[in-house]
Amino acid sequence: MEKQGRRHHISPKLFHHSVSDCSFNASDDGLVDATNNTSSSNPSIPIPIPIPIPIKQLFRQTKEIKEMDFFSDNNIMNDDADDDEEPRRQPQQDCNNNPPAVNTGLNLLTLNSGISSTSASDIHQNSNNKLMTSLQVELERLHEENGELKTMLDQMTKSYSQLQAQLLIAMQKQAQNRLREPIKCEANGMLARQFMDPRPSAAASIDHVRDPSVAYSSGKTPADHEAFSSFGPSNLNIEVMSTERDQYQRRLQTNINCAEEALDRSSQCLGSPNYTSKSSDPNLFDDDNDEPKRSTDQEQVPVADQIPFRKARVSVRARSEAPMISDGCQWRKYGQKMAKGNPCPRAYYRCTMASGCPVRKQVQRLAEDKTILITTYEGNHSHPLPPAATAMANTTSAAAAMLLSGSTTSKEAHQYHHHHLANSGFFSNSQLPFFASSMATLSASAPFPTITLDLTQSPMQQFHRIPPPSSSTFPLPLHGYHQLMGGPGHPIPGPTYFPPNYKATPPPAGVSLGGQRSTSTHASGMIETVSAAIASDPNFTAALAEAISTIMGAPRPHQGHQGGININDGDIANNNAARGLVASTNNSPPSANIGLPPGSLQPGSPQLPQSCTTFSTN
DNA sequence: CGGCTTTGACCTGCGC
DNA sequence: GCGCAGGTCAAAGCCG
Repeated sequence: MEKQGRRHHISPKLFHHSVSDCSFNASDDGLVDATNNTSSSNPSIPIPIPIPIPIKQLFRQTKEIKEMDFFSDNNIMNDDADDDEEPRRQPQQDCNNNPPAVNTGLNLLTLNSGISSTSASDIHQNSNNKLMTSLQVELERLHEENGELKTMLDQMTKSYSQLQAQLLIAMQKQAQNRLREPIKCEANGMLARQFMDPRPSAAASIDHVRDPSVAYSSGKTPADHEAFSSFGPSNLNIEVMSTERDQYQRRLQTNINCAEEALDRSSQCLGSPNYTSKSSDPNLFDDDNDEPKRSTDQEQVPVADQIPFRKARVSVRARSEAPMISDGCQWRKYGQKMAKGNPCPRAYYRCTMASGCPVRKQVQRLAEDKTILITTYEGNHSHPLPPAATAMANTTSAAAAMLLSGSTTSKEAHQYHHHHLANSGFFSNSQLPFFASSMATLSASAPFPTITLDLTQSPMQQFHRIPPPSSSTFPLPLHGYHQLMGGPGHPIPGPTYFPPNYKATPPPAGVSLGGQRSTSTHASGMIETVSAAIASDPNFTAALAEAISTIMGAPRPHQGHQGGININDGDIANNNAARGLVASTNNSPPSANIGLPPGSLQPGSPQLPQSCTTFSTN
């Protein structure tokens, strides 16, 4: 199905060209038949989609098609198996034999008509045969070339996977080393998490699942800071007992894909019941963990389940007169509340595209500017999404991934993040030079880590944008969001921008991220780097980018500046969010489709994993 | 009649 | 312990 769909997606243009060209050049029946033959054979031809077709090649295709129709009969006879290759290769024939090809074409036309009239000369046939032979040779050559390219792609994919695995292992080891210290320091044997977990429930002591969001919101005491800092980046997403870390690491090493799955799954887990403020909603956790993580269950729980359940939110600010931005999903309003300090009510929506879908969103207008609609997404779709919805989902997913990775400064999170996003297709178009993003801010004061994507301001406005003083925010580069919102036709062609004067509002007292991180005595390596950067430099993004660069072991996309704040197009219409679009980043791994589940949906490519379709919540 | 919206009640967490 | 605020539930009403 997909293949055919893809094939139709690609070939119809060619076919269309060929038809029009043929019909235009000659109304000959033979030509039309040849074209039809070509088209009919196309649907059965599998096309290797991942390999982008160069524009030149496309040109050659269209150019060739005229003559491809010419030889369509022969082509069909000679090569039925490679329909997708046909159009590309035939053009080359033309290119190679172009000057004579014109005559050849005429001759062929004559020949075609002559065939019916049985007046074709042997000379023409011989020349045609020669041409066909050369064409076949050329086709074979192109086949081989294509095969080599595929092989290269596969190798790159494998290499990337291997590197990723190695990186994860290395980071895991590093994390393990760091974990020992903090745990040892806790004489009572309690996890650092317990210190920061305000919940009175004893489950907190049992919980092996970190609750960073709680730390974010409630880590106000020095102990909490310390505890939170002990959850340094190296701790990754895994806050497990020391006895379980090895096991986790083993599992991690065993199957690197589990890492991604973990992120995916964790993203689907809106939060453990003992972690979220609300557990009364059965639907919310139906597909996730219905039970709080306990030590007894821990060992049996898959790696994915051990990932901390962190409730992340992605807030999108957009100007819209409509009561709700169209993000491609179906929503059902289940509540409305008057929020304090805002005359506009806050509406609560639940995704109704599938029963049990945990995704919810809140819609509220900004009190200061009622034309601005604030849509806050929460949760992860448990069902396939239409392309339009996937666009927004990918955006929020990317934002959340960035949020989580940034807020936790987790190496794995970064790793997962990059890999995840790459696989999601959100960042998959590595060939695109654009590195678009929107202004994104992270809120540390919110009950849940929230990333805000502000699409209401023009690039220049955002350039000098000042974060809302009421919230603890810092600039966060969000790749691709801009393109999602603006569409492929509105990418930011130039380098990304970083507001020189941009200054993130320091976190409020008691929620000082920098203080938390800097006080960590266990942080080292990247953690220290990031922590120090955070503490000393409000430009967290710069530090984050640096850390990511270090982690990834590869030069991070320059983004045109250090710290890379990308400015989105202020002309982006709110509803454009629903236009599925591909964002790009230089960060995209060579194999953007690594581990891409079949059900995934990518703008312009296969569907993303469901877990990728919306923002992640660990 | 089914689906959706409205709206008051209820639950929970948090601050004082 | 109490009050507040956020979030959710569920009954009632509306609409196509």
